[in-house]
Amino acid sequence: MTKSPRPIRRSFQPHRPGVDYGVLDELLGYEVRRAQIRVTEAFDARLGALGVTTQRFSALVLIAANPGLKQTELAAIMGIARSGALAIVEGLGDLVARQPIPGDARAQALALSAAGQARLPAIIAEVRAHDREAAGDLTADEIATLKALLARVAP
Amino acid sequence: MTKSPRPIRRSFQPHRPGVDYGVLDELLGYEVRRAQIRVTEAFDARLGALGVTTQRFSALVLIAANPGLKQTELAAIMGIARSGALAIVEGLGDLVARQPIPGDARAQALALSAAGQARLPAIIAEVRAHDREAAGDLTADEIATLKALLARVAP
DNA sequence: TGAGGATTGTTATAGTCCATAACAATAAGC
DNA sequence: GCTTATTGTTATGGACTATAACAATCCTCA
Repeated sequence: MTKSPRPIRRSFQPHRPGVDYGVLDELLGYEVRRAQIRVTEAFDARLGALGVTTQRFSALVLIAANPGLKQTELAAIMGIARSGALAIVEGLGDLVARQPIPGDARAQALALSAAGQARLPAIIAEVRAHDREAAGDLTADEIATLKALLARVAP
Repeated sequence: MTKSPRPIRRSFQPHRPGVDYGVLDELLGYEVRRAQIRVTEAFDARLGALGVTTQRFSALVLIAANPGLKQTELAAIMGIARSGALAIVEGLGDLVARQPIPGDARAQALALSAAGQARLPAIIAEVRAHDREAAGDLTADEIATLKALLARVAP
């Protein structure tokens, strides 16, 4: 959690009065994109001060849930290049520890450090709070429906 | 449509067997993000060869639907800086024409050029085809539900 | 009317994110 | 044992977007 994340976009307004959005308003992909921007903005607004970005959070949770993960595996799971995984892990600072793997001097096992284990619950709580707020006034059923439908998009 | 767009991410797999995604699987925001990545990948795969990116397409449609738009207004609508709007408009090459506005020598009116008007229908058709494919096996009702729910996310 | 401030397009600069390519060290296959 | 593959790492570059500054132009209003 060392380097500073990207600046927060604040100006995105989905619908500006008097503007004709043409075919954009009919596209599912555009609606997904708009929602994603709003959610990410809210995430950054709430967690940016902690130095937590969506990518860092994903890496942190994946490392916590899969101790012993190698950097290359983390990259594959997150769909990024190995060099990118390195940067993210380094960005997590002392929350993550790298330990040698017996029998393979090349690789290192990623795991949460003591500091990481101590801080993760609070970070998860904050992300959960963000996610609840991002769900707005949707009911639990509507959230479940939305997630199920999203999972079927662009399969 | 001059410069080349960003490279296409192909490796993102939402769920890798044997991997524990921890709390990520419970978060609406993560599901939105995954869907958006998949949709954008599909968009780039189909329209990248034409030099069309999501941002360029948005700008193109907005200019077509709102002739006389100024660059600053386009930037405001798209939620980006003026310098970014300039880059996007330049990226559209000869599809967009800038004409002087009578009574304001500073600003320029954006509008589709003849080439832009000629090419836009085919581009829109391709984007519509992409969007239909991105909707996967969702029914028309399900798509409508999904769009309505997405619009209520992170209000 | 005229001076100060706001707006427009543009350029310069920088930062973030992500990719590819190369490298040495190490492991694995035949 | 020799070739090939893998791992972490570094270097480099591109795409995108932001801020800051600038000249030209427009607007406000005393």
